[in-house]
Amino acid sequence: MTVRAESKAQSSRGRARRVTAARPARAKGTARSKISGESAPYHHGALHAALLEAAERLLERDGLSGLTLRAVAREAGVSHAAPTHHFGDLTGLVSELAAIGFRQFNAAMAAADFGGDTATEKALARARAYVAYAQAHPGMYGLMFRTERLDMKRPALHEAANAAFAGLAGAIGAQRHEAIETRALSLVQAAAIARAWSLVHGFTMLLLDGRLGDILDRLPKGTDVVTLLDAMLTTSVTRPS
Amino acid sequence: MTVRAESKAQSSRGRARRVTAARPARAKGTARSKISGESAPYHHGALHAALLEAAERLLERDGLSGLTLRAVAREAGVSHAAPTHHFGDLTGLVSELAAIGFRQFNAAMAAADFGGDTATEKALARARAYVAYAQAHPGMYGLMFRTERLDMKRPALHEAANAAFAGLAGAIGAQRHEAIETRALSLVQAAAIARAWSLVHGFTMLLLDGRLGDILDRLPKGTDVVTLLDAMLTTSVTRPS
DNA sequence: GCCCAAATCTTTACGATGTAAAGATATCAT
DNA sequence: ATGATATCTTTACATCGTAAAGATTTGGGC
Repeated sequence: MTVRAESKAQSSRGRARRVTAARPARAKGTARSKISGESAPYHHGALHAALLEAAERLLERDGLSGLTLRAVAREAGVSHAAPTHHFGDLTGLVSELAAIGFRQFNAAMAAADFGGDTATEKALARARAYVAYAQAHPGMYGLMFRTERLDMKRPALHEAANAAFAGLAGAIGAQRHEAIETRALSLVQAAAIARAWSLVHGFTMLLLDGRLGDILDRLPKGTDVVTLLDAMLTTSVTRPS
Repeated sequence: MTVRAESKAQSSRGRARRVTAARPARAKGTARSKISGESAPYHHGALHAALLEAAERLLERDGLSGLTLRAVAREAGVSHAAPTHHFGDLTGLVSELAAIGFRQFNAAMAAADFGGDTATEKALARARAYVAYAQAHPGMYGLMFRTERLDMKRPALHEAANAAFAGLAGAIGAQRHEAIETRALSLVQAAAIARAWSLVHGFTMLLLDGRLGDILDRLPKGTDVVTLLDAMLTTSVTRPS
């Protein structure tokens, strides 16, 4: 295992100009896979998955601007062009990563479905889980709704995002005590879905963008985000006049 | 006026290597200011404003990824490093542009305040104006809430964004028949602000990201976005059970 | 076991970008 | 008028995405 440096040295023949720059010998093994003892089948074996893990790590550590093809390759310890072969281009990698995000999100929401007794409590539990996922994976959540960087035609992403939408629609239907067929919607149903989604997505985006800080700072000291979320969702909505 | 090419030729002395590339003579005057007859004080005179106009044009035409320092310089017909002097770096230009967006937005919202008779109608009118601004200036709206690309410490941006928030809080206060002092908020007040903002911001973001298309397509053919918005805001909110 | 085709990974190369630094030019206070 | 300053251009460099070609490993057919 790790016959890496050798094959490296061997392959370096031919045009040996421009060596003045003296590269740092290609810092290797910076982030070897956790299972470093698994006989490392070479060709790295599972680069596809390793690149996606590296990408998620980078996204959450350095933000969206730190998520570059070359940085991902560095983090995974491969050449800068390796990701291209697995994802085509940056949009491909980013879309695949967003699909993973939607699957994580769907799993979190499914787990939250055992969250309350009454319909209202269930809805609250789902909303809390929604915001909690975004707070735990802000980079991922931001990516999932940054359409200009995604290729929604990718099957993995398309399916995962659709599953998320179906989960939302189903939850709204359950709360309204009616099955929602996703083919056709009444205006009232559509309004209910749009309201729930807009509320929790808008809250989340404002929170992640730091825009809710202005509000939280003006509340009785130390008021939690969840408290504000609960109050937003439970307080009587329309004109108290 | 337009002594440009001359001074250009004069200045080109000294190191005349690398001429093999044969640049296209620096396509000038591609986008001369509308007031081309105003004696063109040269030094371009009002580059700061011209760059911002070029930036807005580029943003709405080519999207956020097309908004680069060099593209803005090209669009304004100046050298690629000219914007640096006026805005420091890309974040500076983008932040200044977002400030303009907030001012446009604030103006649109102020105009909408004469929109209805009852408090509910006024709220609806404001929400419609909110979404309408975002639809008319999707690039700008996206920029205004893309915090990772903004420098919120810039006074122009900070003030314009704060004014927008103050407008929102004031509108909520008016609707609740109470003055909201922006210093301290009760949980109920904060919840009301967060609810209104989250609803309309979330709706707008989902709309701009194309996520609402799935819903609109399943509604009776040709249902308008405004119809969905109105239904979302007016239909009784909590559990119809 | 061996050999060739395909898949995987690396090198090299190119254009575009952000940004810094230095040079050139216009404006302005004095 | 002149010198300081603001404005704009040139030049340079590191980084990025991506394409193309080379090198290496894998896997199937014999």
